Amino acid sequence: MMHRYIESAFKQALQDIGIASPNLNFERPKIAEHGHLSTNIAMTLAKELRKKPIDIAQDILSHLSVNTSIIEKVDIAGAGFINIHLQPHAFHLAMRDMIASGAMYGKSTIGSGKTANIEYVSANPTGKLHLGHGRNAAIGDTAANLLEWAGYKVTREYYFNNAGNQMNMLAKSIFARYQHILGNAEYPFPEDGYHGDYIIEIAQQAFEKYGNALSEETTSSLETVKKMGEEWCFSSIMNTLKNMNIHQDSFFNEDSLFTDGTIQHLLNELKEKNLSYEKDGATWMKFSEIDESLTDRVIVKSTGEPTYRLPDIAYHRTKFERNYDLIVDIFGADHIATIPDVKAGLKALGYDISKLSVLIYQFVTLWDNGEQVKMSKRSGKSYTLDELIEEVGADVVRFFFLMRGAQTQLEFDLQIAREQNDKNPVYYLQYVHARICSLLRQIEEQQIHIQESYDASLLIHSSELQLLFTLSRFEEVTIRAAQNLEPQIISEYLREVASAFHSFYHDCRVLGTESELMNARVHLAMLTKTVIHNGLTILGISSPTSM
RNA sequence: GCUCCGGUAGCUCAGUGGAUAGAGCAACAGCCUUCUAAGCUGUGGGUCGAAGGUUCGAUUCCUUCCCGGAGUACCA
Repeated sequence: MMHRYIESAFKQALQDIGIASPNLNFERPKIAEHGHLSTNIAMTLAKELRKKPIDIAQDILSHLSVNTSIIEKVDIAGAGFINIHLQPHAFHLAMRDMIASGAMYGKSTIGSGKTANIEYVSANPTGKLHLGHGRNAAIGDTAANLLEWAGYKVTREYYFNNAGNQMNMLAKSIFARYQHILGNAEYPFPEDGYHGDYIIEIAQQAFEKYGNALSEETTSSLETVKKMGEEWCFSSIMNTLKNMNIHQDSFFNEDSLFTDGTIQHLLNELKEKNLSYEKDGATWMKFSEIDESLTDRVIVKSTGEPTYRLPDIAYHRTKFERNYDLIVDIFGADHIATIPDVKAGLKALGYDISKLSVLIYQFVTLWDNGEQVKMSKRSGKSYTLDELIEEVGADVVRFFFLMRGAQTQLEFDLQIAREQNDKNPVYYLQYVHARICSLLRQIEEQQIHIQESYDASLLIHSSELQLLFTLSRFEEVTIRAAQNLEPQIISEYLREVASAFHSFYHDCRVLGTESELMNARVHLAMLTKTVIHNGLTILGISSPTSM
């Protein structure tokens, strides 16, 4: 937001010294003495111009005509940095622009007119969601929010498979528990079956609904319990997602790819294009020919069943056929191996795979009282996402999943998450919102009249200027977060906003000061409220009006 | 073995090829007759896993190695 006041001046100066299309970037110096903005343009031009960076910087400055009401001074430092010190007036202008954006402040247009499909969660209906799904859901939903804020029209998609081996195992597991309920204690539980208590619950429901009518092990009775299992699991999953403030708008059933002939069509096409071959009774895909770092893989087993790669390619193909400008997958680290194969397949079919962006997140480990909480799917002892939300609340769960980069392993510390105090970082952000709401309530109670117009030039305290400066970065932060699909950029930024606000609120009284100054400070507080609220909304976290 | 992701303060983690590497927590010292102290201010704390290389400049890019994790099926 600050750039716009100075960018054109620099471009003009560069043009004057013969640089037509410079790669001009402004950074935020870490040290206050280095100004508010800085550029390394002189250093990047050094090679091209074959001159010393400091001389180039000097050249630029001598051609730079600065608006002294906005720029206090420009100086050269270090190896050739050009540091720009802004006048308070620049912040006041920025404040006007930010407030003019209203509730929309932070939205951008980089994705305007474009569509995006983002697939996340995509858990099969074989059980409850666990912590890994939680991280997937939080990242996916927030990435979708980021794209919407950047102007994209976003489809939130959930891909699931209600056929195949895993579902058969679910059916067998329920059926075994059902047999046990019927008193047939010797009925063997499948070796790789699902051990969770929910299986017993579903079996109990089957017993209540059908009595002993399913006692004979037939395809039909297995189908019946499978259907019950699917419905039970989906209902549980949807409920958990709802608790996390997540709604998806497209549910894609893998099985439909088989029933509507998409898979067969793809197989025929791969054969025609000479991308597949038969060996040992199976159908193989020539991945090694598309990309020599890959190896050929079976796509249809000798039993006639496809492997997961085939529907994965077919499914992603539908996303390309649905003409999205951007396609995003959120995958756990355990799925990492399939991505190169899917990409290679799509590339060979002629699609532009640069549209496909795959976000990989690493695993979550749960800690409590300094000890790791072991999660085992086999024993069914895994800590479910529901239990976590129940224990610490959806806001804390979402924030904890988002406050770290996706590519790092996440340590979820239950002890900290449980604490309703300053140790819990999410409250630090929410407290800003609650404090401002409280301030506004008091203004109303005391019947203080706040004017719509305000004199921003009264805001000259260093805490006020620091807060304005931080707020002015919001739009560029949402853009960077959307471009990189990194929610954690938002959570880091909001912590900076919170810190700047709390300092301001500590240093500068609002109520009881001279009325023009109070008026300006109230507008600054309201602007902060907008930024915090918008940021928390992107993260899918509530903005409490009191705490 | 091979592929991918990590390794930064006591702990958990930020860090866009830039300047003196940051934050939170923990530790220590202060700040409430006034807008929520779930807050503010200050102090201490570093071989950025190791070694080479590229660069005017490397925590960041490249190579090799070490440690932790994940994946390497006619499982998904």
